[in-house]
Amino acid sequence: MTREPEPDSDGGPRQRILDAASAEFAALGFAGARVDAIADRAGVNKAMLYYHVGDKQALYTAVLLRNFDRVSHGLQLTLAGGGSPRERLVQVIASLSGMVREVPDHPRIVLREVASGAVHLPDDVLARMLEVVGVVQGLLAEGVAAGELRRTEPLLTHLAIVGAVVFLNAVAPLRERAAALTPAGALPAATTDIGVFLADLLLNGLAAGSPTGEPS
Amino acid sequence: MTREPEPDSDGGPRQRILDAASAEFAALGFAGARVDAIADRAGVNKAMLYYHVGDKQALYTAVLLRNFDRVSHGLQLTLAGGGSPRERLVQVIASLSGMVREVPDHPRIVLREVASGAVHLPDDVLARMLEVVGVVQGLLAEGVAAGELRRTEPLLTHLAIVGAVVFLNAVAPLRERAAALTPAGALPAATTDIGVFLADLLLNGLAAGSPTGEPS
DNA sequence: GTCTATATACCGATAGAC
DNA sequence: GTCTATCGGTATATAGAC
Repeated sequence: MTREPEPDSDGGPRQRILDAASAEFAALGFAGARVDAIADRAGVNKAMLYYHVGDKQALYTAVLLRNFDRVSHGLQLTLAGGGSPRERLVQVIASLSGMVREVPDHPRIVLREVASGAVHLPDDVLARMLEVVGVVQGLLAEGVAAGELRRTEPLLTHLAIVGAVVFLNAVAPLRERAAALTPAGALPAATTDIGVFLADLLLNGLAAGSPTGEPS
Repeated sequence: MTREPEPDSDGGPRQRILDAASAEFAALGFAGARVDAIADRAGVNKAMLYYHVGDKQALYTAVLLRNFDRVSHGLQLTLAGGGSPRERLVQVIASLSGMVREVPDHPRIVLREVASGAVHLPDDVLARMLEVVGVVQGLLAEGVAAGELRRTEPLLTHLAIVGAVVFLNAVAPLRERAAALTPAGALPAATTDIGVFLADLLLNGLAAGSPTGEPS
């Protein structure tokens, strides 16, 4: 497309463009995003945007790849940590939620991508995402072999984890609007950390009498 | 907006328009949907579409409301059924997944709505959705009182359930594309019913030694 | 109620000067 | 590398005849 010398690391114009595009795509989706608005947000001319990144699709792909890499990198670090498979799974869920929260555009873009059937997701980017699926499934299998985890359908399990993490983090801003529409107190505070909550829910389930029991 | 005499029940032009709009909005989102394409799909003239339903926003709201009511209606029936709170919760999760599957546009539109911060969701529609939240939270509280369910943060629990159901059903078509990109066998079949799988996962968790044990 | 034709505006992308 | 001006295409919405 254009040139790829920059490793997407400095604070140059390309980075500012990608930052602006990420926010715009997350808020409005691919069709709703306006190239003019992205250029304005980034403080560059529209022609410069095309020069540095390429057309709208190239812009979108670059954003998706950069956001995913940020989340993925943090996840790899967590997976490399020690502990039993079960402890590592808890860590993965909790820190995945944290990573997604640090890149708040990512869950929103992923949600739209799923909704559209990933029509704007190039094959090579999808393939890269599937590598992570494999790694998590390895962890799951390890836990089953160690007798720490129940044997479940691995792909559905992985998708349920990702879906819950992405959805819960993306829906967070909406909870405030919902609170304003609800009689006071009907929707409780929900101050719990999403990652910690989800790790507990997915590991121990809702049924009473779980193996670990509740913390408090 | 226009007239509201029809109860959205017959197979008249308004119904055909809403069907076409639902598919279009699910596939392309609000910004990506084309009014011309919706009119073509419905087999009516564009001017007729504006005459019968109203502008794009009215069209979107009508679709969202109709799809939600279909899912909600099935959910109410399930909730009215007998059984212990825990059994009813299992039923709710499983049949919610079934309902969502019967109205496949709905989870996709919901995902986009969450991603956008619900900018196209009118307050009254949101309020109607929150009623369901209250009902499910009542069931959760009942289960806790009966000692069948662990005490968890109710809103986050409800959102995790909805998120997992919606995400897993919406991502189903994408699994086929993923399978094509993966070395054969790496991504197993996943023939399990999504609703049954999720009910089991959310109730019993991933940790081994759960109270009920695995079926097989 | 139905349809054609069109107003009006906007958006993605590029040409071309500097 | 940077910017202005603009082309060509397309979108929503409506006017107005029948």
